[in-house]
Amino acid sequence: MVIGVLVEISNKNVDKVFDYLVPPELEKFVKVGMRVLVPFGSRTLEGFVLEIKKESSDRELREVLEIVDQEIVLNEELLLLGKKMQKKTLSSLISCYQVMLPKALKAKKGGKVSIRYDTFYHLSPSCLLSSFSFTQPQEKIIQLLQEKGTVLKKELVSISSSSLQTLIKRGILVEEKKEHYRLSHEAETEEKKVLTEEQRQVVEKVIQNPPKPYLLFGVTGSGKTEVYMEIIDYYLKQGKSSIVLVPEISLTPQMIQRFRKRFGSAIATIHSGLSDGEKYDEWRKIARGEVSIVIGARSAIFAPLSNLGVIIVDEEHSDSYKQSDSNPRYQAKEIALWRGENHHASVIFGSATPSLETMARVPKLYELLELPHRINGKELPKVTVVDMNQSFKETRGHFSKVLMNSIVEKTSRGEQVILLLNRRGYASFVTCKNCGYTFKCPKCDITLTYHKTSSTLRCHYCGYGGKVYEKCPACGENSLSSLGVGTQRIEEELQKAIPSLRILRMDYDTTSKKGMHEAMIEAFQNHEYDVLLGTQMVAKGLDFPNVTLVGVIQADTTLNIPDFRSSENTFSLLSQVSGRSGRSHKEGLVIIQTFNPDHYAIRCAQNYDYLSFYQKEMAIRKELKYPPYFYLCLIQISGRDPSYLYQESLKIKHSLERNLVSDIILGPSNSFLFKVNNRYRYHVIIKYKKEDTLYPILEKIVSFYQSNSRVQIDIDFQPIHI
DNA sequence: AGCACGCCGACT
DNA sequence: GTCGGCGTGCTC
Repeated sequence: MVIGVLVEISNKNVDKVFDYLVPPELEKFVKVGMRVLVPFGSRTLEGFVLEIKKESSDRELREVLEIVDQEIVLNEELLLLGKKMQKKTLSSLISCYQVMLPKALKAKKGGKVSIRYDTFYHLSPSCLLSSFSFTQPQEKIIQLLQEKGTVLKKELVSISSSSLQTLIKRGILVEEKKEHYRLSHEAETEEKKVLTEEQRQVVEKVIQNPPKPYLLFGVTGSGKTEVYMEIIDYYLKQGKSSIVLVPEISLTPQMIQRFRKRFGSAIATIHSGLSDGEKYDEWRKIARGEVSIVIGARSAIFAPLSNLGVIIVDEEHSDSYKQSDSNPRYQAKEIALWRGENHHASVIFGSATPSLETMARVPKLYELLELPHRINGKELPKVTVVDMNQSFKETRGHFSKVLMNSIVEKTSRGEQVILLLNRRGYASFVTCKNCGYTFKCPKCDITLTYHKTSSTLRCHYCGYGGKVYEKCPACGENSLSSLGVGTQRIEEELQKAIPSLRILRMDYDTTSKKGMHEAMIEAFQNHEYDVLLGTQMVAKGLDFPNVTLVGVIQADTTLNIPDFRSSENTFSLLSQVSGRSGRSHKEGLVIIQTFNPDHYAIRCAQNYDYLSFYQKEMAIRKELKYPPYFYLCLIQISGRDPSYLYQESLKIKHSLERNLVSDIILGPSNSFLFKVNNRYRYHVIIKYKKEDTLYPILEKIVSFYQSNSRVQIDIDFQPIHI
């Protein structure tokens, strides 16, 4: 028997099927989609079996050394999905398969994650107890087993293992091992809320229509989750399974708990908070068909469920659905549509602020479902925009009078406050007031951020760190000062103004320890704090009924990021965070501080006017030839020699221009992160409408450079940031 | 990717 | 004379 194997190495040169001979004694175990251990050159590697052939080949084949799996890792659907991904992303096929799997199941020599077992004992049914005599401890064991039938090893702590062993040896006791999942949950009580008329109509539509993609456009607090659960429940009763994608950040215990209460043990979860072993166990539950609902972040779209009824992508505007840091740079929403077709399942994209790309596909490709009202019957909280140009003249700090007064007022009534401070591009940095010099990382060329606690400057990318200088290295003046505001500074300022205030700071620094995030959410929920101050992570998905004020310290920071989506992201963030206020019976208030009070992203967010924002932004996108009017393709050219890279980037640009006459080619430009880890990056950007002419030339470029070790080419279709 | 093979510079 | 630099090419 001959099999075709794709080995674990992610490199275009070896990203193809290699043939191996299967020794006769292994033939009956090997199946397509399993991992095998094979000799490869002078090394031994793992790989996936992609084909089984009767016999083949003129050449002499080497033999498979070992079959790694007992069960199939990549089922037929995933195998096909991987091939489609590789075509669409121009990544290596092996990387497409690896990204689908938990670490424990990736093809990788030595990456062992064990299965946990429970050991338990019962009496051998065929033995006559009366024909033996026993010691006292042995009697005790037998008595226990006669009462209980089977007993877990863990429960026998007080019993000596030697007497157990004797009984086993004599054939009186039988030891058995059973797999034990690291995460297991008792089925919880059914908790079902009565749907509003609006919600009910949405549910009806989805379950009565033939399967198709939808956009569920529902304001914050309109009860989208309840609608999801009702639809999932419907399919569950039909014997069909569901996938729910959520952004990593909103995969809070709060959210998972809600699903557990409704669906109990029918759920598996996949997110970064799990250990490798836990992920492995969750995956196995799914593959074995022991669960029907999978909730997870991006990669959960590959959950090997069969018979899908519905795929839900909650907060579809979130950029976390795009894998942008490494190959394959795939969009989980696109995969959701593919899988939806494979299974004849509906796909629901849900959001209060749909991405322009998604909205633009309504009604042609997606049917629109709407939830325009909050379930608590309340209006959305009133949003006040504070002009910080004015405020700054009155009070020099980062808090306007309006915001400060409201914090006092709300907290003195025993209500809680969420304060949002955008972090991106806004971390503290040290600058010279004389010459404008700022400290940058010598390896990454990005501004170093100032850490007050250790009095150091650090690079957020590579971790480079150094002491703060007294004098400016450029002009020698003693005029260095730290600018920009981090959450820590805001916390100090607020604490100083209101000493009695109990402030909980939640940002990257304070939540990096495992479990901290959850602990903080719980502490805030229990009203151990008055104010929750944090970065974007406080803006999404959290549900605190006692929060009646949301304050945005400086709404401009996201607005000023040099990215064509900055308005959209600002509008979306402001809308999301506003939705955190006034979620129960108490009236909510939102205060947005900004230096650009008349910007349409802020005005529209203030009025909860998605449609106006959409129209305004679409006009701009059309004018500037951005998505959704044009597709984008980002070619990143990276390596160690900047002048050589620039030269090659120009060549690429010219070759694209020659081949793609109707498309727009931009660049080459320095990447936003031009220098990272002593590697330089250039960008060439293609704005295109049709992909059929694009792929052949891109494939040509990729294969031309795969043998050139001085240049690395990475391609990102529909990039999130450019 | 990694490892072997291969052909030119400074060292016990 | 040899050790070792990393350029090129192959891996069923």
